[in-house]
Amino acid sequence: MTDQQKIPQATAKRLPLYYRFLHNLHLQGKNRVSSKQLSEAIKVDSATIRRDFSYFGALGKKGYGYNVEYLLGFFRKTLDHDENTPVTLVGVGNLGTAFLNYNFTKNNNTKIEMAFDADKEKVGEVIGDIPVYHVDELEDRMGSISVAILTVPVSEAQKMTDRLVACGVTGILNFTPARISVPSDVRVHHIDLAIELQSLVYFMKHYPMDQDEE
Amino acid sequence: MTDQQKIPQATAKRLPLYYRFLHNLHLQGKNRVSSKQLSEAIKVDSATIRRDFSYFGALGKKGYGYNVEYLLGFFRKTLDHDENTPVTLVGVGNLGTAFLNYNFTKNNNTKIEMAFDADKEKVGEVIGDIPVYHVDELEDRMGSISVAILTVPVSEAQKMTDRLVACGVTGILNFTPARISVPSDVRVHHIDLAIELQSLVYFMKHYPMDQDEE
DNA sequence: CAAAAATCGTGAATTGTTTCACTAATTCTA
DNA sequence: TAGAATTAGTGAAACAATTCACGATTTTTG
Repeated sequence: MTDQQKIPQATAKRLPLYYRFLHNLHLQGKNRVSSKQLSEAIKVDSATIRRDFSYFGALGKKGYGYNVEYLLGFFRKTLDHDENTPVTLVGVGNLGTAFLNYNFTKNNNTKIEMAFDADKEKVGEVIGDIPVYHVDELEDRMGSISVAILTVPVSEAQKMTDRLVACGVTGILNFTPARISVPSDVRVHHIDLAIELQSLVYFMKHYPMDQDEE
Repeated sequence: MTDQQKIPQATAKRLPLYYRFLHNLHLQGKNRVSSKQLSEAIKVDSATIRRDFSYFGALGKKGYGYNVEYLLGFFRKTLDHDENTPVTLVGVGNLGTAFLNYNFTKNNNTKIEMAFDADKEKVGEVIGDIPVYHVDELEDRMGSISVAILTVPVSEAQKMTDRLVACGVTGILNFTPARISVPSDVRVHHIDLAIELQSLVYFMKHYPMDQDEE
């Protein structure tokens, strides 16, 4: 399942974006789109889009563009949008709650199945259809879920990570500022809100924009 | 203010990370650190760290490493950590609230000064020291704030963006899935939670890890 | 139906980033 | 204090991603 010929990582990161936009076009009843139109809508250079698509073969038609339905079907398979990947969420604070209320399943191939928190107040609640359990029950309830969203306080980050990994988790979306340590077969993506904000400010000051650069 | 000689963007994105880690070391009373130690802690190759630092000149000492206090002071200046950049937040849902509760000012050079929401229930509240105003007052209250965090529903994203830009905002941290349109001098950083999750899942399936790759 | 316009796919050039591998300097050890 | 160990800084190589620019093909227009 390690993929046909490896797609560049930069391309892989854009695939969900393409998928979502194509999905919207499809809902609007559009059945044709060009790399130029896509480019304007999602702000990615049109040559980059054509290059990205070309890794999967010749999906378009010269002089015409791409057929929305065909492309969408293609991506649905490529992104495994038929099966839903179950996800767990640990830490039902504001950020965690935001995730629970976000309707992921719709138009997504992931579904948050359950959430955990240490606060007795929150245990037993159902937020956006998702039950909140006490964190003590983690090991009993995780089953074979392999993806976790980590939205706990930074002081708990490494501890919870270790427990998740022990439960068989191999992918973690880490929203804590901690740079957590994991075995080499576990993938961690960091999203650090404070750093994103600082980074934006730094770029504004030092890289003033004047074209449509990213 | 356009910066001495431009630092690579990849480097610039790591600067806040370096800063935070150095800050922690300093609090712990450490006064010396090597690129190897930094590397292990923040999971960035040590050669990359040395290269990053070298853009700012020779900050370390061979056979010794870097002096924490000196380096920290240097970054404080480089990252303008003395002045606080004022920020506004629009959309006080769960995600917005998470930001308001996040103590940004501490150890950061940004401060959320005010928040706006359309919901009368929320107006008048003070969350984490930050007052919430009605979105109708946006134009009156923004003053000279040039950075905004956008955490509104996707349907409001472009509308609010236009209003923010009209108020003089030139940097937006966009958490909505909308790819908003802005004049070419406005910088937008997108953080799309659904896409981050999908992307993680895609990478897990197609790029199984076995070294300490990113 | 012929000419003009649109648009993909891609080789090659360009640009950006990371990593290797070594030198030179300093610190540490006994 | 001599030799071993450490470690920054960096030229060059390797790798990754983007963008240019053009041929080939199809669609559109008059």
